[in-house]
Amino acid sequence: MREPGVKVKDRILETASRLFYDQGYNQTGINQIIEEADIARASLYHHYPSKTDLLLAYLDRTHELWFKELEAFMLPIHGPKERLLALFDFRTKRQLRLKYKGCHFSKIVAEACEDEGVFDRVRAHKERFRQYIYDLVVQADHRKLLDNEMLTDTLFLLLEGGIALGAMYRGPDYAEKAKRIAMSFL
Amino acid sequence: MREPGVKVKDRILETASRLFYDQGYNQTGINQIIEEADIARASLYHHYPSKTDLLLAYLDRTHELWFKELEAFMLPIHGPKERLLALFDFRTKRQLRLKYKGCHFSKIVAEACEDEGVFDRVRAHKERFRQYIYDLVVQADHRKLLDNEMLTDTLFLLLEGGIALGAMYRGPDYAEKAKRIAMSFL
DNA sequence: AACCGAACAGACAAGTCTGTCTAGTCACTT
DNA sequence: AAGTGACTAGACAGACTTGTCTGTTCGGTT
Repeated sequence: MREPGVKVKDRILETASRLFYDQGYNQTGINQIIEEADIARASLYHHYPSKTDLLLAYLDRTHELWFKELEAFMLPIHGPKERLLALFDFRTKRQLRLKYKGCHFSKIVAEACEDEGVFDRVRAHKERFRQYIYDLVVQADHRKLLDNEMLTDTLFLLLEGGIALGAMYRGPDYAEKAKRIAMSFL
Repeated sequence: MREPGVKVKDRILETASRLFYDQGYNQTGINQIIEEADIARASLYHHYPSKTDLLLAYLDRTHELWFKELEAFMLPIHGPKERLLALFDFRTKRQLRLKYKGCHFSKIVAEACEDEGVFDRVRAHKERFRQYIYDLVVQADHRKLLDNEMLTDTLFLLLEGGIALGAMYRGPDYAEKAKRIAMSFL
């Protein structure tokens, strides 16, 4: 194998990811993935035995890319307080690029997929994000209006609320408001 | 007409509403609605010319019931501050009953329905809820850590974030945390 | 030279989807 | 008595769904 099976398998996952997010998982058919990825039907089922497997791979890939993007975004920003505020910018910027369709993970949960593997991945993603916030909070010498745990949850809730409302209003307004609110007790 | 066409039409909408929320709009077929509502196919299309019409009726009905329920919940609670905190209890209690499947409106938006009528209704619902919060905030003599607009947005964001996270974790934890956080600057 | 994994094209199964249409029943109104 | 609106049952169209299966090609390894 010249390139070890990478190209086709990746093209499948990239195409599926784009369609799952833009159109929704249930509204995306195998046929459309095959056509847009320009691969053969059997190739898809060779790499991903079922549509559910493809969904789980989508969640894993999104999780990885998400944190990779976050790390890259955080690189030039120094200081825990600055970084906490940058979290809002990160998500706002990302949502602008994604046309305010909301969080990948909450979207999948909202589609009423009862697969336990899906929930596990969604929870793992959010839990890791909360931990990321917490680690910054303990480093920051904030105003101590709230203890570390509570400040973490406040920021977490503001971030998630801002994205959720952004998806409904199709705009950055509430994510930006959330940031201004966060600034006032950091 | 003995009962003016009410029974069948309502049974359709009730059944559709339950299924749309529990299973998702796209995963609910006309056939299932017909079967579970125990009505004839032509009756459904007589009252709702298309599935989209049924969806819009579902959103309207949910909006109405939502605020009716809220009013009933608020009836025994006096004082604006108490009522602001009761908003958290209202949504937590409701989500418990709904098995933490999240906000009806954000769920529909997450299913990638591009109909403008859907967005209009979602925004109208959320806007009215924010206004409801605002009206209580101006009455409350809060600690003025934040001005009225900002306090409104904070509570709004905490509420929406709590429900969104509740749907992903399938539990009341973050909605309850959101309430405790709200108490600290009311 | 034989084999194998990865890719291709495309037919096929068995079921689902929304929406239309026919045909007929019943209760109420004019 | 004729007509109307709400309802029933169920056939039908045409498209789409996921997944299987056959058969072929090609590059690389043993």
